[in-house]
Amino acid sequence: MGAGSRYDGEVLAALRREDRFRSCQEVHALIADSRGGPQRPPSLSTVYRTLHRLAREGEVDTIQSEDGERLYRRCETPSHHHLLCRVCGHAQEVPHARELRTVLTRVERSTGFTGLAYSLEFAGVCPDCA
Amino acid sequence: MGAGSRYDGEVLAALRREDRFRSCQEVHALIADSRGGPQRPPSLSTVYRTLHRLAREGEVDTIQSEDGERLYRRCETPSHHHLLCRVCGHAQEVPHARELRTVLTRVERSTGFTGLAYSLEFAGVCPDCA
DNA sequence: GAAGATTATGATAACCGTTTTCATTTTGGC
DNA sequence: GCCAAAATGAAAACGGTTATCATAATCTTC
Repeated sequence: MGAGSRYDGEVLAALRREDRFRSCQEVHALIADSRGGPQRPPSLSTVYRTLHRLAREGEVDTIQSEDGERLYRRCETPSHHHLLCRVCGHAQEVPHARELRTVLTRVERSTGFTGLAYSLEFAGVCPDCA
Repeated sequence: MGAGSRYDGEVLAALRREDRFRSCQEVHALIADSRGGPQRPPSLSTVYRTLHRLAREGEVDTIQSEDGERLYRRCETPSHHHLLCRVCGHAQEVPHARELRTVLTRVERSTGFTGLAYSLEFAGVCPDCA
């Protein structure tokens, strides 16, 4: 095959390990940690390249953190509604998705914009951290 | 007073000149352009500092562009719903704001999260550019 | 209005996440 | 095994942002 990386599996596994957005460097560190023995982890460059490609292929979602880092998360659903905890970083899907979608579709129709995409990000403190 | 800049007015005027998000460097260039004579524009550092402070004070909204730039816009309403044209960069408020707010508030209540803030960004091609 | 303290400014360097470069290694086809 | 094509690693380059620090402007108090 043409466009694969030896490390796709490990990168996706690292992202799946916990339900939150991770920076590329976090992913790199996670992979390094999960290798006990003498195995060498992929280089940082490779992790950057792999995440970049996975994002382009739609396998992972990306958002920009407030300080300009790009964060990645395994893409579970085509919708892009996330609820982030500012303290622990936990990310979950936003409930009421259908209701939201209804309103958002209505917005799309009434604006005349085409090729519309939206991203909705919530940030707060989750019950566990409060 | 303690926390003012000589250039607040010019920075805000530059942001008001068109209804779109602008990078700090764009703002800097706009100010420089709007000065015909021998007047020296503020330095880039000062524009960075001024925008940073205005954002902290809630005078301007900020978003992160896809390639990691921080973009600023005059804050017209406390809500953060924007509709961006990918071609011309025009930004407008999203209609159906009240409906949206209702759903979003419902989301807040049912998640148990506290200190919730959200940002909703639409991107598409506006009728003029289509 | 002058003297001294405080704050803002400008030029430049430092920072840091990301991307590019390129030599080397690995992979795939024959 | 041999050759072409693709992936990898290490380090340099990049670009937006922030920190540093000397200088200039502003404010306070007399």
